[in-house]
Amino acid sequence: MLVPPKKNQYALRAIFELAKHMDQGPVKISEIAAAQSIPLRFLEVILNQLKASGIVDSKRGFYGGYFLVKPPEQVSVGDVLRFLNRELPVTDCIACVSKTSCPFDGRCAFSSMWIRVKQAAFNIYDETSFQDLIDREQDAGWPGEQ
Amino acid sequence: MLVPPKKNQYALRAIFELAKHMDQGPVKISEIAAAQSIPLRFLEVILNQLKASGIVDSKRGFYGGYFLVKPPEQVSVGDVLRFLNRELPVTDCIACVSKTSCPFDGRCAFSSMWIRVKQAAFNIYDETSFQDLIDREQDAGWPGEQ
DNA sequence: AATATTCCCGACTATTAAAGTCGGGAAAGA
DNA sequence: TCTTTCCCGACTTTAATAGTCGGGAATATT
Repeated sequence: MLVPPKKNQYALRAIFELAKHMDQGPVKISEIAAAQSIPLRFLEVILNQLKASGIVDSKRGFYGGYFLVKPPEQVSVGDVLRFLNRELPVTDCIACVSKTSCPFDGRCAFSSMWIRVKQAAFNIYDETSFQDLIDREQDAGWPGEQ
Repeated sequence: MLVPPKKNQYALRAIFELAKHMDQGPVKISEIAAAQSIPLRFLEVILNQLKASGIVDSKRGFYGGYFLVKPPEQVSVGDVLRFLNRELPVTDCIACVSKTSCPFDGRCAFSSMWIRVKQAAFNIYDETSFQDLIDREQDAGWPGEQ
C-alpha cells in the first residue's frame, strides 16, 4: 500500500544498474533486464519513457544502449518517482486515489495528514541518490552480480 | 501511489463518522454512507470486516447500527490501516508490491529506503487519533454536515 | 552496400487487484 | 409477528497495471 507499483520499481532498478556502469559506455536493455530480473519487452517501454525526463539517454546500433546523463550522486530516487508519477491536474484531491475528484473538494479532515505523509516520503526519496544506493549495496557486502 | 486505496479511505471516513457520534448510540450504515459518500453495500462489507479489529462493534435490529468501542482519542489512523493491511507472510519483501517473493530475497539496495518510508508514514498515522481529526475539522471551520 | 545489432514506436492483449453488487438469512426491538 | 437493521457468502464489474508483439529506424561492422 505504501510501495510504488512494479513499473516504478523496475525503473529504479534499471537506473541503479546504469549508475553502476557509469562511464563504461552504453548498457544494453538486455543486460539490464538480466541483471535486474525485469521483463525485457516491458523494460524497453519504461526506459524509453524515462528518456523524456532527461535522466537517461540512449544510443542505437551495435554498441548502443542506455546510459545515465548525470553522475549517480546527482540523481535521486525522488527525481525518478516524481517524473513517473507526475501530478495529476491540480483540481484533484491528493487524498483521493483515483482521478475522480474528491467528494469534499479536498476539504476533509484527512487532507493535511495525507500531505504530511507524502512530504515525509519524498523527503526520504529526495535525499537518496543513486550513489547512496551503490554505497549501501557495497557496505552490506551483498554479491551484486557485477 | 502513496495514498491508501479507496477501501482504506472509506474505512477511515466511516470510523471518523462514528467518532463524531460517540455516545449517541449506534449509527446506521445508511447514515454513514450518506454522510461520507460511500457506496452502501460496499460499506457493509468494510464495516463488517472492521469488527474483527475490535475498533468498532455493532448491534442489530431497530435501533441498531455501528459504534466505536473506544473513545476517539484512543483510536489512531495507524490502528485502522495496520488492521486493514496486515502484514503478509514475513518471507515476502516489503519492497516488492505483489505477493510474489523478491528476486533478491529482500536484499536489494533499496530495501532500507522502503523501510524508512514506511516508518515515516506510520509515525504520522500512529500519532493521528480520530479526536485529532475531529478537532482539525472544527478548526478549519468547514461545514461538515453534522 | 549489405548485414547485424540495437533501440524505437504504437498498438495490442492479459492479468490482477480493487471495487462494487446481490439475495437471502439472523438478530433485535416495537 | 412485523419491520428494521446488520450479517454472510458468493458473485460481477471495472480499471489499472503489466506485459507482449511486429515491424521500422539508427548505428556500426564487414
